[in-house]
Amino acid sequence: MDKSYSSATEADIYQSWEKSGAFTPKIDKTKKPYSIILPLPNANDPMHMGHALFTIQDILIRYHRMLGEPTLWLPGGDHAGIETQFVFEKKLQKEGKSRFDFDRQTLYDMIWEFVEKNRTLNQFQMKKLGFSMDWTRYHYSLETPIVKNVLATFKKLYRDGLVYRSEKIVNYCTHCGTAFSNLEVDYVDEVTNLYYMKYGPFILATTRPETKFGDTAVAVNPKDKRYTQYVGQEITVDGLNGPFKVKVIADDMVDMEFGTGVVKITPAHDPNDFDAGLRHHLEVKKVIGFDGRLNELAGKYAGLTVAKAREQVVADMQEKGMMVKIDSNYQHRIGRCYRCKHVIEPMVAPQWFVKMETLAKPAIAAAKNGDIKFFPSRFKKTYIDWMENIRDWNISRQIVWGPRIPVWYCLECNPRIKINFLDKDKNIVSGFYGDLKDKYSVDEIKNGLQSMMAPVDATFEVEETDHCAKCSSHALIQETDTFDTWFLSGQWPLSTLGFNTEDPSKSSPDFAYFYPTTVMDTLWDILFFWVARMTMFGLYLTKDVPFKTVHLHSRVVDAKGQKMSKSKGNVVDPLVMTEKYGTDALRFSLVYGIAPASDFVVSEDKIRAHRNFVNKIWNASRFVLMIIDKYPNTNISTTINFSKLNSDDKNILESLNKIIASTTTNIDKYHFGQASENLYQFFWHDFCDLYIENAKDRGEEVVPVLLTVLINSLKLLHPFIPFVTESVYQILREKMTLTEEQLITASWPKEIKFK
RNA sequence: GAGUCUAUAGCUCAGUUGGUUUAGAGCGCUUCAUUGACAUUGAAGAGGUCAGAGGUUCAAGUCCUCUUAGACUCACCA
Repeated sequence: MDKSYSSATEADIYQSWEKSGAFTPKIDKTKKPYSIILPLPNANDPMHMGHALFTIQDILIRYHRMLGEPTLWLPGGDHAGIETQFVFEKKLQKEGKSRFDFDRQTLYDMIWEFVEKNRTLNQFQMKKLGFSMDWTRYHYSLETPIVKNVLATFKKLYRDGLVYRSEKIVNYCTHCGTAFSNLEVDYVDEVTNLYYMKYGPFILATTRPETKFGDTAVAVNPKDKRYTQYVGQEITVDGLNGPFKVKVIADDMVDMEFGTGVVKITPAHDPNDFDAGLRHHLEVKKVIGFDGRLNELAGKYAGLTVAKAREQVVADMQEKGMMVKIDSNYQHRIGRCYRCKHVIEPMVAPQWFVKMETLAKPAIAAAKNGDIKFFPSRFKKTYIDWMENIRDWNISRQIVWGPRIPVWYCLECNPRIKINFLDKDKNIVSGFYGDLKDKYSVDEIKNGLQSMMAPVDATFEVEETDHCAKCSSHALIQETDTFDTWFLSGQWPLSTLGFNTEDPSKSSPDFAYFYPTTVMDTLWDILFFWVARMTMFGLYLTKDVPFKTVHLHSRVVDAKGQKMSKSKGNVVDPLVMTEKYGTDALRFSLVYGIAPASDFVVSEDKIRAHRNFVNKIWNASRFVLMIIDKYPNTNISTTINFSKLNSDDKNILESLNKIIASTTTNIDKYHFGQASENLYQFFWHDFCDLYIENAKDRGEEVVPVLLTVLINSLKLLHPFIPFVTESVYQILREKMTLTEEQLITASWPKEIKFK
């Protein structure tokens, strides 16, 4: 044995585990299975500390495998819709291109290839960290059967009346070119101007003077005596494009204390105003286009971006004496795109929604009655609160990277469908089908198709056919909106285990055996995005929860307590750390002394300290082997003669029994921090510093106790630091008879009776 | 506006249902040791009125209330 432990053999050890079939459980109906579905990483993402924290799952998996349970850890990769398209578009930008240079199919194919290159890298990195996943059951979110099943779910939701298309106000990012759900908007406190402007007989305060062209009312509080006389009347306002008329409405939404107690109502570009518009039957007048520029209704401001238009409008109003004052220190919250950080523009657009109330009900009940348990338990409240206030989910995204919504429109029946496509000369053409049909063939449109938008009342079919049921036309076109990524990943436990939405009786044996899975371990930041959606889909489709326990783990932050991100440049790369200190050292650092679901810092110091621990294990083992070699005639075994134990032996065996018991309960209770600390203390101090030191003065009678403690320690440590423990175990096997071939499948230690 | 969490040695943090810990670890610091498992070592040590105040209890870092400081989540305030 070398003088110190080298991590160079890790890859070989991993291979021998994989080859032996240890990662692949056999379905055994006499035994209760243990299963974890891996929170599928973005297939395009190189590994970061978040992935390294899957160590927690590996600990659970290895522990339960050693308990003899059929144990499944199912890995996967996510196409990660907007995330990936965003990264790809950045790459295009560097090459001087944009998404508008390609038809959607070409763009899709390019992204597909881009992801394929990185997908294997991601798997390789998981193996590097020693994760004992069943690679024979690996799934990628865009595999045909998985997509097929997801589409079947959409159709079922539609048939059950839980999917609808509606023109509501949605969160639209003009930079990404798509709408988002409420969860994808980050609200940021910002200081902006609050403009007080003349508005007919009023003065009113607004942050958005440029949307004035879309105003269709002005509102006051019904209790506000200052303005009672105007309510119900039509007033004339001097606009920059000439005078216009709006109605004065009374609505409780208006805060009398704020500004002047008068609000302009722009239903097309503000969520509150949109709702007010519904209450008062106001016209929705869109003045901002999906390109983020004002349209023709803005008169001479048409074509300007929102920011530019605001500047110009304010300047012009000041010149004309319409601006009363500007409060430049107004703090409020602005919605920004979680991806690109541009300001989210509330827009009215037809989108696909899922009705959530029906789906949320059983998911709330499952949390309340304990069908799903939360660890730490405080997340139960967070989860239930969110579910109880849930709003309908916008599942449509105007991007190409992802499965298209399985809905077909007949162009002949719906001539007002707006289409954007590249003609055969690669020029962008856009307009209503009815206006373009004489110039372009349906095939030319389909081949160059970039996107389409059907009016909200368009007719459609949810089954693909080659002709329209009404008019028999073959001019059918599939919805270009794709699914929100979470619509797919929300069904991940079902898809990967082979659940069949169309005919549940045809689901695979894996599904029957491993569903519901045992634990879902993930970071709390996707509790709503993912965990909540999986629960709802699981219950909706199978009447059963997808997992019995939700374990939320900690988040790794940098030394300043900030979230690690590439843009901040504060990322500690787990792979660099494994190269430097070995995988075991990194893994141990990720669980040693951490509290559940709180931020924690992983410093290089900490990893170095645990590299020393790993080395300590190596050298203690080396010493034990030296002792064995010292007594060549001794029968090398772990059989202890209990009548000949001295007090040292009894003490260490008693400590061993204690650590076996505490490690077992600590893992059962998800107290990984405590478990690892105790193991560290036991091995280094109780075993090495005390027992081994004293054993140096004793004879060959120490051999059985030394071996017993060492082998049991290796087993207890194996889930945490699999490589060094397996490595030592294999060396021991060369010296003595050990019936269990590998530590990974060896049995979990039990109390040793010696009294 | 609603909710959640955190505050323990110089630094980073453990301390699970209140009582064998006179409060622990790693890193750092001080002194000494060590040519045979390991300097990626061993022994000894310095360092904390467990944010502050009050309360419950035979007993509180651990439970309750308030105060202070900080972090986060959710929510449509023009």
